[in-house]
Amino acid sequence: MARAVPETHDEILTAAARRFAATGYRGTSLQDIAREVGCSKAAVLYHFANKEAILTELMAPAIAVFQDLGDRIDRATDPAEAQRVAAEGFVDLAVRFRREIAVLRGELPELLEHPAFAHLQRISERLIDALAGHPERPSARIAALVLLAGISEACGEFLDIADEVLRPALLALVTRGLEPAG
Amino acid sequence: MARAVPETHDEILTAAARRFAATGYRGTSLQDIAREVGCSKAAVLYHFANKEAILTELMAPAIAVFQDLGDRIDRATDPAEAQRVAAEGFVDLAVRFRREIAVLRGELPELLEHPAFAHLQRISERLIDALAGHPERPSARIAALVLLAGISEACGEFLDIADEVLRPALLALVTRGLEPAG
DNA sequence: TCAGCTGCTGACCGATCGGTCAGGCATGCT
DNA sequence: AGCATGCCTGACCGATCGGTCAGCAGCTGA
Repeated sequence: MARAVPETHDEILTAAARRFAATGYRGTSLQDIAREVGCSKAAVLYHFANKEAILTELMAPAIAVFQDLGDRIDRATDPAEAQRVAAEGFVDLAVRFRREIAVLRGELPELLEHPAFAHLQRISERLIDALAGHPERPSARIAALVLLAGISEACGEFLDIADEVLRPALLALVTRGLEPAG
Repeated sequence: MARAVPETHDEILTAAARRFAATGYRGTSLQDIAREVGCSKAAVLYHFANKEAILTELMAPAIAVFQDLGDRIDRATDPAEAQRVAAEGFVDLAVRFRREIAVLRGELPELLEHPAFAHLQRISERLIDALAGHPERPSARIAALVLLAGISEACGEFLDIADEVLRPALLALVTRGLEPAG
């Protein structure tokens, strides 16, 4: 079953993305991925050190953009600008990487506890603070958390909606939903 | 290890609730629950037919209220009233049963596919339509889905917030976020 | 021609999963 | 005393998990 040009690595990656999005990270076995690719489970583990390595490679571009968003929030000069940067940046991220975010569907909290993703925890806390505008006001934090979680959780349902429709709709929702910072 | 008044059944239920909320349904083994109760795994399966039976008994009250909400939405006379009933009813449900909803954290979609919960799928679709107000307008559906998913996902984080604070904050967020029906 | 590397396979490993089963130990009724 | 019943245990089951390993084709450069 050897291939002329071995592109198995990428095939595993895309197959894993499909399976993870459909049944979650934990709900997908290496056997599932191998079956979808049409190779053996051992072949999957030949191309990737372990199951987690597939996930990290899959999420790498989204994570890079997420870290960049965290930096841009830190660079904001006042709370109102930080809120605007956070809202627009997160909506952009969600629209652009909605397939990747769908992968984490509901497993994000426990994956964030994993050492490999621990630094993302701090970034998402800064993101929530910036979105809330008034981090100490409970209602503002509640709105920020609900919108963040809602977009993360729901954007996997919007795979067939065009970016030009999804992006303004999400942005309008977020700006309506958040309490103005200041 | 026999008890004078056997209350093991309820102890299993509350232990399971804690574990499910902490690590999810699939992420919790019968062994975990037994360990927390201080009995054997076989004892857990003496009181409950199987793992799923624990979940269904745990969720029964919340499911009953959810079904009632579906009926009340159906009985609404116009879209605007249906939207109001859906919004207030769902926020009430989320606040009241936030511990139970936290159990389903992220596993709700796949649990809904299970035959035992299949009828809830239809109810949640009616709920989304009612919240959207204009079910055919993409931006309205997006807002409804994000708010629904967000509240479901995030309310587990609000266990230490008083009902009197959480309820108005969520209701305000939903009314701001939804597009008016009509 | 042949050594060596790449890509891959099937068999196997220990751990853990949900679930079953025979039996034991109290307790209460007859 | 004898027996049934309720509650629970430890041993065990087959399935599945992530991961390892020896070895086998096929290509490549010396």
